[in-house]
Amino acid sequence: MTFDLKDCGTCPIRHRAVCARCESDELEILESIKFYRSFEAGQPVIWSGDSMDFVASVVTGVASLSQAMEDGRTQMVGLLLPSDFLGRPGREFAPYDVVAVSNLTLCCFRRKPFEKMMLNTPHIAQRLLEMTLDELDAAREWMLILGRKTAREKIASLLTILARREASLALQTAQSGTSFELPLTREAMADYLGLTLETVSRQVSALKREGIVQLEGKRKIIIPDFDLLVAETGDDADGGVMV
Amino acid sequence: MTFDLKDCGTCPIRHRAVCARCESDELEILESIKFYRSFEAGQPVIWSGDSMDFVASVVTGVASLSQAMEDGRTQMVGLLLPSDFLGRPGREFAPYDVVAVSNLTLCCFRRKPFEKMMLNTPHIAQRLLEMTLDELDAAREWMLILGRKTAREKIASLLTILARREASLALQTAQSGTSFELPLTREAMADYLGLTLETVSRQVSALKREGIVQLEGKRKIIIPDFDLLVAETGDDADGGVMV
DNA sequence: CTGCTTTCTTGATCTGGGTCAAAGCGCAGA
DNA sequence: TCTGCGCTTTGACCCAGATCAAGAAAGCAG
Repeated sequence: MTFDLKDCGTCPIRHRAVCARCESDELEILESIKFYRSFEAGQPVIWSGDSMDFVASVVTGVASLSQAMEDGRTQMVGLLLPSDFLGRPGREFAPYDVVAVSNLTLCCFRRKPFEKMMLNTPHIAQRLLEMTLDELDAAREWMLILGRKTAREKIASLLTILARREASLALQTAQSGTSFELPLTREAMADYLGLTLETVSRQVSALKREGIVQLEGKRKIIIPDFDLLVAETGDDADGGVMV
Repeated sequence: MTFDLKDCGTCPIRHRAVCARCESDELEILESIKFYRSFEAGQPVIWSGDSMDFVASVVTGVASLSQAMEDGRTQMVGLLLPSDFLGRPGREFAPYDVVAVSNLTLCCFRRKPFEKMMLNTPHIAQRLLEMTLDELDAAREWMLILGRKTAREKIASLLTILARREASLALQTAQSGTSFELPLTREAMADYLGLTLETVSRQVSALKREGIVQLEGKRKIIIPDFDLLVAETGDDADGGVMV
C-alpha cells in the first residue's frame, strides 16, 4: 500500500515528508476537499441521526462514539484517537453520537467528492478496508471485555489498551515505567466498560492501593510494571488481538 | 456496485441468474479458485492462531466466531449467517475460534489468488468494505447489548435480531406471527449475550410464560406480536442500527 | 481568599444474575 | 422396549457490582 490515509490524508505536515506518492493527483484532490474543525472537550461533534456531509480523521485529541437508550443508559462503542477515521463513505446519517472527549481537531473531507475519488483510486478503498478491519478487531476485543470480564479486569484492560495506543503513537511498544495522561473522565471510562462511575473509581483505587498503578493527580497514570498490569486483564501474556 | 460477492461470489446457482457481469473475467477467476467445505453442527472450522489459507462466505447454516480466555470463559464475537463473509484478506492467522453452530456449508476461495484479484478489481474491495462496515455496526449494536442491557432485554434483542435476519433472507421484514428455528443452543445464546445458560433458560421461560413468545419444542420460536417483543429490547421502536 | 461547580472517592445497602445442585426431556442406539 | 447422554429447566443460595447518599478535592470566577 503506497498510499496511506494516515500519513497522506490526515496531516499535511507528515505526508510531505513520508509518502512517495504525495505529488499525485489523489493528493491534490484530497487537499482541495479538505478542511479542519476543532472542538472543545465535552462538545458534541454530531448527534445520532444528523446528516453528515463529511468524513474525517482525528489529528489531535480524543473523540467517542456512543449509543444511548432512551431511558438514558449509554454505551460507548468507539474511541477515536489520533489517526483514527470517522464516518462512513456512502452513508448520509450518523448512526452514533460523536463527542469530543478532550480538545479535538479533525481533518475533514467533504463526503461526496471523497466517495467519488474512492471509486477511481482503489488504494483508498483498500486502505479504508484495512482500517475498518482493525476497528472490527478492536470492537471484538471490546466485546470480550464487556461480556466476560470482571470490573477489575475491565479497568486493567482499558489502561493496557490506552498505554499501548499511547506508546504506538510514539512508535514504541508499551513498557514498564511508562506514564500517560488519562484522556477520559471516570464517567467516560464507565461508559466504555459497561460499569458505573463508582465502580470505576473503586477499582482504580484498588489497583492504586495494591501498587499496580500509581496516580499523579486524578488523571496521570504511571505503570511501574507493565506485566503486572497485563496479568490483571485476564488475557494471556502476549495480549491483545494478534496481527 | 455491479459486482456483488453475495450474489456472484458465493453461490454458483444464484449468480448466473442475478448478475449482469457474470460472464466477466473476475467471475472466471473466482470460479477457478473456489471450493466448498461442509461441517457438522459443533465441528470446529478453525482455531484461533491457525494459519488460514482461504476466505469464504457462508452458503447455508450458522457459524460463530468466539474468543476464549485461558480460564475457559468465552465470548462469542460474531455470528455468521448465510451470505456473511469469513476471513480477512491480508491476514495469515485466524484471530478467533470459528465453530459450526449448525450444519454448515462454506464457499471458499484460496486466499492468495483472492488477494491478487482484489488488487485488480476495485469492486471487490469496495463491496468488502461495505460488508465490513455493516459488520462493524452489528458489533457496536452488540456492544450496547453486552454493556448495558438486562438479561431479559438481551434475550429479547437476540430474538429480534435473529427474526430480522431470518426474514431478510426471505426478502421480507420481520412481522407479527413469524416463526423461526433457533439455530443456537442455550449455551451458545449465553456465549453470545455474556450470560450463563441458566439465566438464558430462565429468561426464555419468563418470556414464554408472559406470552411474548411461544415455543414449539425447545428450538422453534413463534412471535405472536413483534412489537411486543421489540418493546422488551429496550431499544426505541424503529429499532436496530439505521442505514 | 471565598464560594461555587465539577469531578472524584468512599461508605452502606440492595439486587440481578452467577453458582451449585438436582431433576426433566427427548432422541439415538441396542 | 429400555438405557444413556446431551440439552434444558428449575430451585436455593450467594456475591459482584449497582444504587443511594455523603463528603472530599480540585478548578475557577469573582
